[in-house]
Amino acid sequence: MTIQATLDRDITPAGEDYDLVRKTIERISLDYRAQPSLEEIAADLQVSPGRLQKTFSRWAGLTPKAFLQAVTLDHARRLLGHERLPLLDASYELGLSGPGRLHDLFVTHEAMSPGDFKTGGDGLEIQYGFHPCPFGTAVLLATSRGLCGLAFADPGGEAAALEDMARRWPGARLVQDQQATAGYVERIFSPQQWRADQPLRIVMIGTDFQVRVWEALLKIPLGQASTYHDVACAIGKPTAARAVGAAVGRNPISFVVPCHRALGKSGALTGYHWGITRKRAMLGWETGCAQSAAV
DNA sequence: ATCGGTATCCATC
DNA sequence: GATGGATACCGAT
Repeated sequence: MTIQATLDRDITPAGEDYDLVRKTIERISLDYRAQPSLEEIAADLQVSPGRLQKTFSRWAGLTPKAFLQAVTLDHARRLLGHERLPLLDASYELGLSGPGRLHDLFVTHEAMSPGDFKTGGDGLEIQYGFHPCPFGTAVLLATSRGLCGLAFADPGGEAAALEDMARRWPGARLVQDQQATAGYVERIFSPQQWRADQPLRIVMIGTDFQVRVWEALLKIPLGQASTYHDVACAIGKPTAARAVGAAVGRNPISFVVPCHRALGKSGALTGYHWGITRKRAMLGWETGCAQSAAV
């Protein structure tokens, strides 16, 4: 079956709403400089302002107007405010995303070096699937041990995104299995389902340095951001900001390992493998999560 | 505020 | 050892 056929066939609960939210996020993230009004956006998407407002708020946890605010450069700078404490806090030694933050996506991970992967994972089977999510089409890859890859695709770019991922594990056997990956998407993009007692299992395959960087990213709380420089400090290599940037860019499980929470020191969103617009959208979306969690 | 050039460091190949 | 960044910094607009 072709990828397109899969996408056409794939049904998710509230699929239409998902699409509406995705398009709204995209429109605002792309056009935030022009400060589009609710009415304008609603007209573009051919829905009533009321419906847009309601649907969007339910998913994103904040109104389109608030999201627009949450997406500005100014806001990104503000996210940098409290990053030092959590990164340097010894209670995060376990490498978990941390106790006591019930509203964060809770993750346990195991790491595999490329060497381990080659011997231990020879002929490893990776299941993959495509699913709509607020940031476009998500491509998920999982082994029996847990999630090992998450990528994003624009419409039409699904095959390329999968290919981009597949290159990382040339030896593995890839099998499409929508059912196997469907459960992951639902959990990952529905904050209501984040539970500390049922951690999401992920497998990080990378060099020692990369894994240390990715672990550091996992310690940045939802709704906050850190800088490449500070991540470098957190792993004990204060001068390695640039190398950190390179490692962040290789993160195979985007969003779950929150590489979008790493910014330049100025607060600029310096880069993102899946597009700066997506990075901006994720930070805005998370701001909404953080706000509703605080209530 | 933004832009561009430069210094420098480190992980990779 | 060579290479090249999802950097940081500084100075000019």
